[in-house]
Amino acid sequence: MQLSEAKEKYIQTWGTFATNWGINRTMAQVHALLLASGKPLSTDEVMEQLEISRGNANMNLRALIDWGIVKKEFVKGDRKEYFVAEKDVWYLFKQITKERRKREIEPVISFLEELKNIDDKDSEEAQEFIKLMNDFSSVTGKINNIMDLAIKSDDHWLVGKITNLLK
Amino acid sequence: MQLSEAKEKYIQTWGTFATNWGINRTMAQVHALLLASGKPLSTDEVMEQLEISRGNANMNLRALIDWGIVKKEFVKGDRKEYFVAEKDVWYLFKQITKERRKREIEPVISFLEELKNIDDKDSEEAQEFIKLMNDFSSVTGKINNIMDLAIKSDDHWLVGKITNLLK
DNA sequence: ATTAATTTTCAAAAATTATTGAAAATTCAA
DNA sequence: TTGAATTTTCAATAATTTTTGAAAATTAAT
Repeated sequence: MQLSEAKEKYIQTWGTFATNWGINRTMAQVHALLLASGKPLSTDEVMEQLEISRGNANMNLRALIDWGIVKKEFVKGDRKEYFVAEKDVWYLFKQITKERRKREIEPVISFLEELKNIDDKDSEEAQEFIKLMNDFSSVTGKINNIMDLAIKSDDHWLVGKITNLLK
Repeated sequence: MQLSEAKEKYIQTWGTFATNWGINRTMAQVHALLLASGKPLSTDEVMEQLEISRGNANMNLRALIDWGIVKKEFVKGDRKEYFVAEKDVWYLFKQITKERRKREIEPVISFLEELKNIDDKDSEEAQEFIKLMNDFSSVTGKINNIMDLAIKSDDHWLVGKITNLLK
């Protein structure tokens, strides 16, 4: 396989993969393109290489910056903005986990807490429902802890430890 | 808040939450309904309570069974099929993790491996790309291990171990 | 200040994904 | 078997999400 072909496939497949996880296909492709290029790209280069419109390129580049996994970079003598992707894959995983937790998981946890405030807490049916909410809170809280550990751990500390547990 | 209101909100919110993660909204709602009901429901009851069509109810119930988190149950003297959701929330998490790993993560790992077969492996550019793929493989593999541990661990073994690591 | 380059916005259009509903297939009791 | 009850399928339709592209806003050089 040619390198160019491999890069192309990587970008396409990564985009498809992302949609399984509720992430916009183009956003993932822009990110993959920046990673595979290994150098800063301008909006025009992103547009050209992925064959997408200016608006689309702009929106997704902003979104990636908002997620904290892409940064602006200035090229001297050029007025255009250039973009680079964070290359540390473990950092990428941590950053995405952190953002998704903050944006999507934490609101659900607090919402589930609210749902426990039911009028007649004593009926058997209410008790069962409250138990269900508690079970969710408990498991979600534990998952949250694991994610927190992964995020806060420097380098690959946690993964190393866990890998050791397997032996 | 009334119990019925709490249940209603739970079902709606869970559906919205699911769409963030690439899971069909109705599928999540059907599941939440079964959990909140605490008793087996027939297709007709699901249709009625969620105000969805027969086809939709049927497809999503099948999908839930396919994911291993809902089971058929027979009610004596009734020819209809009834459905119950697994109530152990930790088991639910394990089962969903297991399925997603099998369906979505493992294919990506093997795809990344393939991409390393580039013609001129020695060029600097190719080296960089191969390194990127290796980094992905490494991190994805480690995530996979963590998930594997979570799945295989009985009860909350993993969580206990990890909590201990913190001390 | 003027203006050309660049970025951002957002309503309309396109693409994708989910849902319906009725026909076909299946199941099971008599 | 027959046929009524139930489940499944899937083409058509609806809902949702993404993308476009051109106008508006911003930026920076002259």
